[in-house]
Amino acid sequence: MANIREVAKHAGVGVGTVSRAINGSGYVAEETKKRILAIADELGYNPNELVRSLIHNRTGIVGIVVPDMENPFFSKLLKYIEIELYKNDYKTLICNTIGISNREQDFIDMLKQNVVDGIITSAHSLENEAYHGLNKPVVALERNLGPHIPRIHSDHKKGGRLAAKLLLEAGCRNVLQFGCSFRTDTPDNDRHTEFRRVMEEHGISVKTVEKSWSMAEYDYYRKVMAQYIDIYREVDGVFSTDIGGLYCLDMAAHRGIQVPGQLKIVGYDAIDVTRLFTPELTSIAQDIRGLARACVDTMMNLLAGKAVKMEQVLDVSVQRGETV
Amino acid sequence: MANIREVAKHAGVGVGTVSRAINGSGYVAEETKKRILAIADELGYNPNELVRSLIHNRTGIVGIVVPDMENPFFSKLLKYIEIELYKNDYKTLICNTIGISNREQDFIDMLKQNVVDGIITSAHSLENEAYHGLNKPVVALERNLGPHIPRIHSDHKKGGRLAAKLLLEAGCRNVLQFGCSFRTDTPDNDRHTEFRRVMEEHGISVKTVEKSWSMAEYDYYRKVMAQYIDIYREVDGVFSTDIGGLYCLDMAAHRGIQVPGQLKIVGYDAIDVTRLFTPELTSIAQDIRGLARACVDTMMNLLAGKAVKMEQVLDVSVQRGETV
DNA sequence: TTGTATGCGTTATCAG
DNA sequence: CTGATAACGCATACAA
Repeated sequence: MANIREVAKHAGVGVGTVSRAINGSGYVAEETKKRILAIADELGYNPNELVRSLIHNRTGIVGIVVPDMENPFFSKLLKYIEIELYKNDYKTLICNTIGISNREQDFIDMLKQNVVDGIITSAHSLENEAYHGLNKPVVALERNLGPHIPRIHSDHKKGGRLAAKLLLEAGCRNVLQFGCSFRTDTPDNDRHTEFRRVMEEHGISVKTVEKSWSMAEYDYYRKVMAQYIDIYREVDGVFSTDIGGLYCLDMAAHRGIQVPGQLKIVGYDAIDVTRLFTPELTSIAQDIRGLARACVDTMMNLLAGKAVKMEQVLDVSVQRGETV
Repeated sequence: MANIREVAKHAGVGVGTVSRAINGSGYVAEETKKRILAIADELGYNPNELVRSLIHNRTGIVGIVVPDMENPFFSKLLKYIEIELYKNDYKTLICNTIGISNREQDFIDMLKQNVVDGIITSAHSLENEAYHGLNKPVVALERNLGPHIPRIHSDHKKGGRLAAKLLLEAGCRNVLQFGCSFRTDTPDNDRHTEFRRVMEEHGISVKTVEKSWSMAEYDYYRKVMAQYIDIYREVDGVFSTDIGGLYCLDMAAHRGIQVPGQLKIVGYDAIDVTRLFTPELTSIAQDIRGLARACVDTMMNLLAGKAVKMEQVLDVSVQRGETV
């Protein structure tokens, strides 16, 4: 690997001239420039980006922390964040926190050690304190990291309200809702409190169950879903993540329960595959591209030292399906 | 941000001593070590990893290139590659090539410029020549980059054979297969040639259609699928990617075509969600975790300068479903 | 056991 | 327009 000094030697000039020729910065005679570029090409010279990063104190890498990128919601989010970062000339370093305890702390350390210029995080494995004092760009996605860190999330309160409205108008009297990790105080839990509030306001009883949904542990969750439906026999409406909703749909199909006739289902996230089911799953859609864009825009502003909004709330909408 | 010099000054020692104390390398009195560590902590000192990377010529980052990480197959692959890399103390930089022409070249450049230590690539956007001469670790996943670059892929020939066998034994006489991008010479296309070979060996006619399947462009693909089934009315068996198979299942449901009674479907990849459909999709499963492990193991060996197998073929298997 | 000097590959500054 | 040289922050060999 040839370095700048060798190019300079071969071209019979100083390293400074080579640097300017390569970067197109500062003065350099057209003649010499051409010669330098030719020699650099001939020698297969490639500037060491590591050094540039060191000098400019910027690697051009942003770290993204997600709980599980296999989850369709996060894989889509990741995709669009990567695209947006690329548009801004930044690269994307990823981190899956699920199952491994201090991955998130590792990423924070990388921020301190100048490996990444900033972090966008949507994981919940660490206490907020880990982010304190850290005077570097951090964006919280669907998470609250304290007053000094900008947060971006969907309007889950509206999401819960929309779901409640759908089931109310469909005439449900006994509903069951599945939620994930109520312990952590995250924006997306708002949908469940709001859902319950609206339902109870109309005199409808709501059973709430905490359950995480993964597609992979198929047999386990299938059994779990069947059990809940056995326990709450009178249930005529379900509100859950899409995956939970799909498990529910599956269970109904196997038991001959009519959907939406006897049982109505509203999912959350409106992941693409929900539209391939028959009946199509009715679901509350988040604006994933909008979230990605907001995260990256905010990160860019932080990196540029500009002021940013401390909270951005994105709209949600109903994906009309056939399960309500 | 305090640097090593400041720590040295505050501790009243030389920078070398601080370095040894922090890294636990070389001699340093227990007494001074304790003092240095305390002061480093107090000053919030963090070694600049960029400099270490520069000195050791190793960033500890591996780049992964995939066509579309929103595709469940790739999102799962990405997840397990990230986990395996983490176990080996490496970080994961990602790159989505779909829709953007020179993303892949960008990554190759990053390899030349010492941003990443190696690349695992499963994209098909560039000619093999781009990887020639490049004397750095590259692993080709489901792709052939020439004789000097190790390649890892599933046994797609067996995959095609298994699919053919399923449809043959189910009594299909007119089958349709959907494939992706036959232009590029990639291992996964073997399944279609082998499928056709086996079917024709048994006197069954095979229609082959080239179509890329994405979940997102729902309405478009739904229409396309309906058109093909209209054109090939006599079709009683379909072999496709899972997504294509699910579109087909959806179409059948809407037209009242019995599956597997009138139409049999075999998918490919056995993505998790296929099990949530009723009927469950019969599909050929790849060993995604095995692929991830093989890629990372091979990458680690390349990075360590060890010899590696130039070709690794992983087994595939039938995921029994209800569509055949 | 410790401190100093040199090098890693660039960019930026400043005389020339 | 060009070339030396100081930084960037750390690790390491070597001298003390």
